[in-house]
Amino acid sequence: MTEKDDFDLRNFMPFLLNLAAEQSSLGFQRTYKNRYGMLRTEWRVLFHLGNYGEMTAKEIGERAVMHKTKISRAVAKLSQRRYLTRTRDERDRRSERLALTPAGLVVYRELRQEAEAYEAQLGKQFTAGEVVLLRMMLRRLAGLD
Amino acid sequence: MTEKDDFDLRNFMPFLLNLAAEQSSLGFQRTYKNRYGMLRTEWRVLFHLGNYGEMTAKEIGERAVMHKTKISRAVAKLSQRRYLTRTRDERDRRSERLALTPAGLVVYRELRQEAEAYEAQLGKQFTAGEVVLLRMMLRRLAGLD
DNA sequence: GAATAATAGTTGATTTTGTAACTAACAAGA
DNA sequence: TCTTGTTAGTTACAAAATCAACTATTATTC
Repeated sequence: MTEKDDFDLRNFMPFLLNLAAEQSSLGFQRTYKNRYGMLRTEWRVLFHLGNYGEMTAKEIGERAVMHKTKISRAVAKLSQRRYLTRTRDERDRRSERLALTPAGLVVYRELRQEAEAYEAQLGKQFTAGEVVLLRMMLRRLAGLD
Repeated sequence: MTEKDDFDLRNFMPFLLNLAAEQSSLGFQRTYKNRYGMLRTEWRVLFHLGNYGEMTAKEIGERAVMHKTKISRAVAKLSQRRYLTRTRDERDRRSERLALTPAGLVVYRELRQEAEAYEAQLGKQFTAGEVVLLRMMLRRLAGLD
């Protein structure tokens, strides 16, 4: 140790959070990446449309806390793969209503099932109360509530 | 809702973790990025050397859970800025022992102080017991213990 | 002690992200 | 209506992360 030390990097919250986030993403990533060649941004978009129904890119951005350029590119890819359709909103022709195709819906259902299983598996390491508390703290740290 | 739904993306652990990690990194990033023009990879390397003393790139990689190419580039930058020195290890000439220069140490101390303050600020949102539990859970999720 | 494998670290090519500038459409006020 | 401002989304360029191939050195095995 160079310094007398009560401070350990491995307890530094941003570091720990990043590491935990990375690790926990890794397991699930195998599913959408290896199985469907998708990026994280893409499955998030897919997921939003599957989970909450038709919406615009902007709405997705707000809900998923993603920058609009990420969304724009993810939408382009998903549309290319015929997982979603884009239809100009006639009431505001700047924006488009995005909706999953039947093919997109199939993939969504599959991924969602995987996600639920993965979530359950992660949760098994802790008590139900701990998980609730963890979620609450993460939501606060994420600035969600 | 397209599906009947007990599952909400905003409660999905990998999503929440990523968001919380991003947000919590952002605040601290201002310090090392704006003040010293450093990248996250760079400050992590600097931090390890300041916190745990002289070591090799490989050891940093293991402790910080960072890929060797990231470290290689971070070390190059830090060395360029004269924040650290590299001396070939004569017992194994493949590796180098990395150590902070006095200038590097100054920056480390400054950043470390900022880090502690930032950590304290984050912690204020929760009780001491909650923070302890959160750390424990994150360490587990990160695969650290 | 060659030959082969493994390791520390670097480099280059590719992919992905981030930033800023842009287009097209709408909104509001004079 | 004309100007000015705002918003949805895209695109181009720069920064960064990822992946694979490479050099130099050490370890292993026959």
